[in-house]
Amino acid sequence: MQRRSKKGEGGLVTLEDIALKAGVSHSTVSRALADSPLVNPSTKERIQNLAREAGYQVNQVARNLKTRSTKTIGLVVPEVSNPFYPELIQRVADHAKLAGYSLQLHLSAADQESESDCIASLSANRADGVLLVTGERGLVARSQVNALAASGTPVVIMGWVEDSDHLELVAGDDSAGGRELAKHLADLGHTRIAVLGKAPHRGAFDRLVGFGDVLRERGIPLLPEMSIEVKNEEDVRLGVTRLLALPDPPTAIFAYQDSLAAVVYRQLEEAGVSIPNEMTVVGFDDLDLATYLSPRLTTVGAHISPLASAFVGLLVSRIQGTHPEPAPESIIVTPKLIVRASSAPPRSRGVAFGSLS
Amino acid sequence: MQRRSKKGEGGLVTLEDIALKAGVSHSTVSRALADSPLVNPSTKERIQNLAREAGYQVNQVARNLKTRSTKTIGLVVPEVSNPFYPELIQRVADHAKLAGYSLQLHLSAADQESESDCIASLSANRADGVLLVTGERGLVARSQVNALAASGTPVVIMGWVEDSDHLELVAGDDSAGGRELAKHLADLGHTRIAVLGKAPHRGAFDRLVGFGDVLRERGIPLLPEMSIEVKNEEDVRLGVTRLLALPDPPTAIFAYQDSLAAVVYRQLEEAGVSIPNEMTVVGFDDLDLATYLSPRLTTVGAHISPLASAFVGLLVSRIQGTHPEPAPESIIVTPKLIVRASSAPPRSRGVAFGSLS
DNA sequence: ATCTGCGTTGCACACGATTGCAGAGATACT
DNA sequence: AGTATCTCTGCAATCGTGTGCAACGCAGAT
Repeated sequence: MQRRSKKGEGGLVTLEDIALKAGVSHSTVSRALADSPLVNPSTKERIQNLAREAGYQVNQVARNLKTRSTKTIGLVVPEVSNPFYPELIQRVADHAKLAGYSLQLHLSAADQESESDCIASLSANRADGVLLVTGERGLVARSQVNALAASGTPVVIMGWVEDSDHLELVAGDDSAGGRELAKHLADLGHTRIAVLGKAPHRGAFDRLVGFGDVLRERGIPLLPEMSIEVKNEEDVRLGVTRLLALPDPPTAIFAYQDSLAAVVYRQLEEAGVSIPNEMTVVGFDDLDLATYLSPRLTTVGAHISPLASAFVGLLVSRIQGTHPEPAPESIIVTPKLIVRASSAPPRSRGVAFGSLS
Repeated sequence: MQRRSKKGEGGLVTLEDIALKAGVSHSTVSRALADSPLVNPSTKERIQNLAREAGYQVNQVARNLKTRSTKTIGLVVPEVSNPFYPELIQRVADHAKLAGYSLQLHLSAADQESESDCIASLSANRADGVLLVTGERGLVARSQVNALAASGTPVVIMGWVEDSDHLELVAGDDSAGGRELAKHLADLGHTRIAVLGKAPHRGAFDRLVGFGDVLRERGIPLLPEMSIEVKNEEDVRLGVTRLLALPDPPTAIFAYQDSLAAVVYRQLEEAGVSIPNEMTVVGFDDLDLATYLSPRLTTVGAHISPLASAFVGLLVSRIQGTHPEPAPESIIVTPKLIVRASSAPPRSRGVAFGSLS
């Protein structure tokens, strides 16, 4: 059993191994496994059988070197603790697989250098293309992205960027989403509305702009003491407490992200304020999380699947595209308002309707 | 500017390109960039500078082929919609990076073939090792795993498997976790306890065994009508409704997973049953989700970071290990009980304490 | 002046797959 | 029988790096 001893040698089976067994050259084996019409049908089948029973697995590393393509796309994501990203990863993975590409995931985390590191690694590994989702600070590694694109590897960005010139971009229309929410709250009759979120970077800025525009149109003020900027959960705690302590507290809170709304929920509950009877809360993103919360969260968001589809689709078209430098394309997806159970008309001040005081 | 024109050719900069600029052979460039003591310090520096300003990025594909190692480990995970997995991915990525490995993520999803496909792909890409997290059906692609391990690629499994023989394994002690929860509920005074979960595959089986053992010790019955098997969210809805409709309804519900507990919460809320006053709910896993729920969920779980550390550590030691076939090692982590706000003593039946009826 | 040794560099092969090109048979046609 | 054509197979180069081995120049020792 010489074959046995060869197998145990540690290295995996190569074309040459099968060629020896079949008594042909490795070229013929290569062609046979590629189902080339150049090889005799009978020998082709014989070789394919031999390969199967020898457990042959093509060495992608060697193939990639020769073909100068890895059929791999890199996906750079800031983190995965915000449930938006896992949902996105799932969808991107599905669409990529469908297009014949496999995924190389990198987490750019919080630290500054990391985003550049991810791109460097993907460049070194010769990914055919790169999908980059920006975090709260926008596109940190802009120069690396430009360098990568200049060397012929397409890059598509998702999320907020400071300046979208010369970039392929997929993003939600944050401003329109903000407008939808403001309309909803105004229609319900709210006039004292608070906003709460991380520093106005990222889409958060546009969300607030759209939100504020509608309020202004309707003559509803957005008071400074009703605008809370937070950095972490503790800040949310303090902010909500401060809002409730105001002489004229708000009747509705708009949290820039669903995940922040969840923290607001917790804090309101501890303070004994019921949602939506005593306080309306709305979020932004429409994560799965929004339906786990009780009451289920009214929010605004785009379906992730079409977003991911556009994301991958744009990249793949750039990878396969023959045109060397097409005009950069931007795809803007308009999110939809999803009314659930966390929003209701404000309680009339000083008068208690309903059975509970 | 001949260099410019070369750069624009599409292909990236190679060792040979820099060799030409420096007037040396590619071997010398290779050694210089590897900081080998074999090259003259002055030329070494000159070459390094040239490489930097030319934007040289080593071609990992070629290097991998030559060195027969990719410094890459594959991570196979069933899905990412259950928040347990993203948390795990994050930690595994961190630990892998620390050990000098980059990650190749594959989602084995629900379908049967996929787990095998993932392994095949990782094998083809010559990952140095594979981490596989099992789903609800345990280790589906056992034969492929064995084949991969036999060919010299270490594989470490995490999660429940039907038969752990000959496998490197990292798992939580589900049975111990179940015991902890049962003790907690018994200590609180509960005697009518329901259990709810997916079909008793996976660790769920062991969780229930440990849970049941303690109940038996304490003389608490586990009635058939109190045992709900669910497949999806709709089943949870029906199950909870059925429990509440019993002539003698339970005072506590044990959901096998935190994510199921979240659905139970929703259903109880809709039925107007308050937690924990009228019903105690406990989960299993200790996800971040558990603290988002209101009231915050009492559960049991292991910290994911040490789990991930053991996972990666075991694999890396196997990759670097010289010993060809060491005895398979199993690492079992004991989870801890985390008491939060969803568990309380049962209300005395028929008598209303407190201010609310 | 020759030898030994050290420091430095280049030659050439290997990794495993793909593929253009040439050549060997077999067949058909004149 | 000779030639053209077609089918099939092997040779060899190539992708970009890493590295053993030989060779080179130069210094010091004999």
